[in-house]
Amino acid sequence: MDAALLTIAPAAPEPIYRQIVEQLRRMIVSGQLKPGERLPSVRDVAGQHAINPMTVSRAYSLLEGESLLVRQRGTGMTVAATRSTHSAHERMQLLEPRLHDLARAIRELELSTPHVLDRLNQLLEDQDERHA
Amino acid sequence: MDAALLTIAPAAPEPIYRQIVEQLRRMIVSGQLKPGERLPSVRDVAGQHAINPMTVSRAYSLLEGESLLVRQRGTGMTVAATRSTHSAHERMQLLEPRLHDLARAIRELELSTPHVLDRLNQLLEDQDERHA
Amino acid sequence: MDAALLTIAPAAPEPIYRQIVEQLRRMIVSGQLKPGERLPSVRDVAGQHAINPMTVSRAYSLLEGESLLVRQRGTGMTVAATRSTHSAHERMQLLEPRLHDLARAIRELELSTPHVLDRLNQLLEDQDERHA
Amino acid sequence: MDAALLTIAPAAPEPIYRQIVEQLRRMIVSGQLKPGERLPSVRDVAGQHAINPMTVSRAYSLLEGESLLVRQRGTGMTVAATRSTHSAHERMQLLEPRLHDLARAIRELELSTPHVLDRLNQLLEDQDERHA
DNA sequence: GTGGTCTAGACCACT
DNA sequence: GTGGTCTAGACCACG
Repeated sequence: MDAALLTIAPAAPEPIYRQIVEQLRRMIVSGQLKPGERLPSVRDVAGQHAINPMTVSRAYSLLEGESLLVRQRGTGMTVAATRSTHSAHERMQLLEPRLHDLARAIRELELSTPHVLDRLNQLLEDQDERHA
Repeated sequence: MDAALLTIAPAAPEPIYRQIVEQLRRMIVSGQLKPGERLPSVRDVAGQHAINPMTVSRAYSLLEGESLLVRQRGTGMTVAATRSTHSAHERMQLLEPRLHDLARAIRELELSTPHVLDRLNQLLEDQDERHA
Repeated sequence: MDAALLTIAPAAPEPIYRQIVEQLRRMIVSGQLKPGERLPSVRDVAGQHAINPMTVSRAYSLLEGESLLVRQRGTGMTVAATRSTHSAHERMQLLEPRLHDLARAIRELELSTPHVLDRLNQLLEDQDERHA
Repeated sequence: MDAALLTIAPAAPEPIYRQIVEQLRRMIVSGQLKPGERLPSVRDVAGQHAINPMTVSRAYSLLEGESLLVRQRGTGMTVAATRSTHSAHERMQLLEPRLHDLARAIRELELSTPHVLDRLNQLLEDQDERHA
């Protein structure tokens, strides 16, 4: 069920190709997409989400440039074997800038620490239930 | 010491005018900037951060459009009196989209909940110390 | 005279965007394009060579991804300050794969070493005269 | 020992079928593969290098189209008798485009002529030793 | 079947 | 003015 692999928000401020890049990057470095695993074809993804194939292709190419995907000539893209799965520490690094910005926003809004932590915890539990 | 009022990162992905808008908005709705308080002039802000005055002006105009700032003839922009300070619940709403995106990213990265909450807590403490 | 900055061969097997990427990369790492120097605009390059602006933009974006160019918001692309100029040794590395392939081709063609070296030397002198 | 006849790099930018075409062409025009000599079967080559038989077949067909190979009914492909061995001058022509591109790249990288010629000379000596 | 390249043109975002 | 994004569609290259 590749149908649920990606979530695209066409109206979001973040460009579509980057939504794809970032979701795939996170799933690759966490090992949810395993080395050697084949990605859905450009045309499939484009068709499922009613977007232009070139937009998908652009995302794949960028990930190829990061050496997270490799092009298997004539047969599509697969997850790269080398250095694709990262340690928890490395994955945490990917989150650092967001956490810094968030901490700053929280203090500018004068919100209490437990209030925000509770809410975030709750959202994470919601996610876990949805995928359980 | 207006010098420290805003933090601008010209190379950040978020456009400069929006960095200004969002920082000011948060400080206004939380009451850190009080109704009637005068903002630094466009020229001052532009000079301090070496950015284009039009960029600052645009940010001020947007906040004026939200009725968070008012243009005082001859004396520059001041924080609006009406409805500028919000309840904790309203302020929390401003954070919701970020928290949703963050929760999603955390799960795609397969990071543990306590790990992330601890780190966020730590960043908030760092902020508090810096401003103490 | 930016007119002569790039040489595009639309009929070459190598895609246009990559011709641009590789020429610029070599000129940046060699210091012929200096840190901070502004590149001709996407529209200029596209107009001069009668190609689509998106093709040029794609090349610029790839170099931005390599951190060889930086986007100056609203004002165009400039050569990155950090690590743009490389040592002779590093530049030589960029040539190694080509030299290996070439050596292999020369031996498969059973050409004599001096014959080829002389010819290459001559072509380099021709280049030097053209730019003198 | 046909095993060493071809060197295939599946991940190289040059397509596999063209790697085969060019290596064989060079060995034919130089006389390393002699008129009448039988080539390994499509199936053999494909098996040895773990590539698609159609890819090998395509390469053989292209060389047949250049009249460098002939299809011998029932016995596979053999090197063509006519006009297969070329003069040194003709073989040099096959190298000209690469040498031009190389000269250009060398100058864009601002490398010194002797530096590059020495390195190329060294690579050629390495090749000679390997085949001695 | 796969992905890649390029175009023409629209529209947006930023300064 | 600058670059960015996306589309629709054509055509190519590869296996």
